[in-house]
This record gives sequence, C-alpha cells and structure tokens, in this order.
Amino acid sequence: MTTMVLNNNEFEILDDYLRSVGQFLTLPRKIILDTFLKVDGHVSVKDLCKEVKKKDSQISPATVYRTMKLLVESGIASENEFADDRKLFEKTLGKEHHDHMFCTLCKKVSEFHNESIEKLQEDVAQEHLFEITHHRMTLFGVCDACH
Amino acid sequence: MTTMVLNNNEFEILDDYLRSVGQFLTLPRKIILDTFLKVDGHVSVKDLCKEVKKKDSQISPATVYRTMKLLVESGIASENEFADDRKLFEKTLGKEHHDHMFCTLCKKVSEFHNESIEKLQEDVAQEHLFEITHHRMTLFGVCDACH
DNA sequence: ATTGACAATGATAATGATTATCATTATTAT
DNA sequence: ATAATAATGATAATCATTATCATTGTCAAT
Repeated sequence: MTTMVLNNNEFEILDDYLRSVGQFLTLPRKIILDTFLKVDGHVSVKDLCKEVKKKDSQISPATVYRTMKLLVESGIASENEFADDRKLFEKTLGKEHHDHMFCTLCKKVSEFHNESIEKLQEDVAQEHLFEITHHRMTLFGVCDACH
Repeated sequence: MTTMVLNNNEFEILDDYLRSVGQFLTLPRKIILDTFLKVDGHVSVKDLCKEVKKKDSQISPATVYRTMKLLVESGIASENEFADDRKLFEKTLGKEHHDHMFCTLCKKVSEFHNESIEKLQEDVAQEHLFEITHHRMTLFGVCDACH
C-alpha cells in the first residue's frame, strides 16, 4: 500500500461533504480523487479509468462514475460536454469561473474569462425575470495552432 | 394520399440542398419536414416520431433521425442539448441568431439575443487568435413562472 | 475487539439515444 | 420501361452511463 498525502484541501472537502450526507471517504474514492487531481485539464471517465487502473487494477469503472458524481456534488469538479456524447471533468477548486473555447480540429479546450460578458448575462436574466444558477458558454472554432 | 402545400421556403431549400448532394426530396422526408415545421419550439426526435406516426405509421424512427440530420445540414433546423442526453431541434429559417435560457424546474426553453455579448465574444476570440465558427451559450436557472 | 447496521464496491446487466447494416422498395435520368 | 442508384424500414449494434445485487468494507456502540 502506498502512502498518500491526505492533507490537501480537496480530500478534506470531500470527506466533509461525504460525512454531511452520511457517507465515507473510502480508499477507492481517495485513489480516484488523487488520480483526478494529478491529471491536467479536461478528462473523461474513460481516460480516468486507465490512470486509476495503474494504481489499483481492482477499481471498477462504476466506482469511477459514482465518485466523479460525488466530486461534482462537493464542488471539487465540474463537468462539461464539448464534442458529442462524452462528458469531460475539470478541477474547479481554486479556479476562477471561466468559459471555454473548443478547437474542432485538435479538440483542445482552452479557457477564458470576460467579466463584461458575465455582467451582461446577469442583465439579460434580470430583464426576463430569470434567476441564473449557472451558465454554459463555449466558443467553437479553430485555435491558433491549427491555422 | 393527402395533398400538401410544397411552395414553402423550407421545402424548396431542402429540395435544393438534397439535389446539390445528389439526393432527393422523397415523401417520407416531406412528411417529416412538414411535421417538424408545424411543431412549436424545441422538439426531440422521440416526440417528432409520435407526430409523424399520426400521418404515416410506416415511417421509421431511423428515417426521422436521418432526415433531421439533413435538415440541420441544409440550415432549416439546428440542434441543442439542454438537459442531459436528448437533443432538441428548432427551426432556424427566418429566425435571428439567439441564445437560450433553460428553466431547470419546468424545462422550458426561452430565447434571447444580446448584440453586446456577441461582440465581446468576437473580441475574446481575436485576443486568443481563435476563429469562431459558432458558439453555444445557455443560461440555466429558474424562470419567472416557476418562482 | 466484536458486532450489527448499513454504506460501498465490483461485476455485470440494463438502459436509451443514436448509428450501422442490409435486404427490399422507390426514384430518377435515360 | 429500364438500369443505376438512392431511400426506406426493420432490426441489430454501439457506447456512455445507470441500475442491480451479492459480497465486502466501514463505523459507532457496546
């Protein structure tokens, strides 16, 4: 069994969240969270499973799906769907809110933030007496590298 | 066999598009287009199938899927995914570009357009040397009626 | 430390939207 | 009318995600 540093913020947060809903931070969940935190950018469950398998070949994809749902619920991760039919997860903790640009050629996801747009979205919502809980905004096109 | 008015813009456009790619405007396609045009707002293939079946019970869901893809290619329809896992289609002809607000309670989709946001999106893209082909922006939350 | 209640896991089946396949039928240009 | 080819309907396949369920792990209380 390998030692793992558990003092990170994310582990505590997940632990707190799980306890608050009467669940526990188990070893498979720790391994999945640890793996997720070490992956860069946006990752699919499928790719995550591959990495997780390297650490513990016993862990089932079902558990990865279940755990990622918990990470989203606890605010550690968020999910996005860019290309069809496959959800991608990214870390949210310690990251500012941002939107995405998706290159349809190389499939790379990049991020941006524009405060003016955020504000205008709120204005639009207010005009329509709509109360925003969250939003999704993705620009599709061709990135610099692919030109 | 029922008579159908075929002089609409959409029928001609689909006909032109199909001919340009070496295909034909067949009766099932006419029926599906006709049905789609008469439905309000955003519709799923599943719901569309129900309506289509009323006119011709022989038409298969496979053909509805195939035809909706053609409608998107020809610019008559566009597809969006709001709630998970089910695409919705809406008419685009004669409609300005717009974005969406999705009420997570009643699942209703409403539309808005904000030119300032559009412009800012272009600015952001230019900054990143990104060439936008299209974008997707949806505000999620609670609509006026659901408050 | 042991136990009992219950949560978590892994394996696998099920789901459900969308696609692919393919034999049959329809359509068009000639 | 006919030959070439596209379209259709029925059905199987795909594939990400969920549900099921028997087994195992976890924790709090004794």
